[in-house]
Amino acid sequence: MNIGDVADRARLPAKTIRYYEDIGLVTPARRPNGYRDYSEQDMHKLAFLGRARALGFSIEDCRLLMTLYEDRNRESAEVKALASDHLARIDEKIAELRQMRATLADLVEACAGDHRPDCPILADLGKTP
Amino acid sequence: MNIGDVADRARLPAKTIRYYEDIGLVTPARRPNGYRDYSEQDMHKLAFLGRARALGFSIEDCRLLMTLYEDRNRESAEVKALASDHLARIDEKIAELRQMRATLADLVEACAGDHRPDCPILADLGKTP
DNA sequence: TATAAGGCTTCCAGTCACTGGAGGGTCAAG
DNA sequence: CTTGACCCTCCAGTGACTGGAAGCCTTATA
Repeated sequence: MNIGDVADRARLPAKTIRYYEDIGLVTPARRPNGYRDYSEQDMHKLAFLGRARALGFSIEDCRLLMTLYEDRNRESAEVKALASDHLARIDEKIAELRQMRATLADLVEACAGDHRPDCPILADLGKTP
Repeated sequence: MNIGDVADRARLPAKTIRYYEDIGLVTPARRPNGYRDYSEQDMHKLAFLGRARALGFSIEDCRLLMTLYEDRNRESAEVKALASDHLARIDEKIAELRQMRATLADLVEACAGDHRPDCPILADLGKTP
């Protein structure tokens, strides 16, 4: 398969797939003309990566997850630990964003949003602590 | 004031404050010895920046917000629009993270996390679509 | 068979908002 | 006069791509 085909099937940009090769995640064979030639297994790896990335795992986490995926002697505890850590980080991120959102929503609410210059948003940002 | 003093008061790393100068956000005076010399107004700007960044505004948004802050003829509508857009982006981000979180939490829940290799997390990531 | 469109290649640079570190000058206290 | 805490500049790296230039290769059509 050419890169365009796997890009369509894995729903990843070709640029990204080349990048994954650069960093050693998926290394396809090459045709005599220099074109990348992806096997079904390569395709499968890319799909795996796409899904792990969509769950927010970092590239390094993905690399580790792929290793575990291919290791028949893995312990599910290791995978679960990785995923739980990631889950905790997502929760932190959500909490942080919700805090931002709450503050910002209050400010937006309080702002008239008309032609006058008075603005509680700027007033808050500029207040001396 | 030296950079260390404003760093403490604005709760921003000195490195970050120098970076803000690089990109033209806050340009302090210089002493004869080359040290930066921050005025109260510089300090105020840095505090403004710190708060805007803490609300998740991008640097370019911050630049615009500072301009508006200093413009006595601004219209609060412009500020409100900027903040509302940002609020919408935060909401999108939260929704995205909650979706991730939900999926991941289900997988973590389903995983025994013991010495055995069977793992629903990896099974899900590796499933053919 | 010529050509044009589209796909493929590499390589370089840019994104965002810092952050780390090397290498060196300055200042206040003891 | 030395020590240690500041301060300076400049360069490079982070994460995960993304855009673009310059140039092959393939395929379809005239």
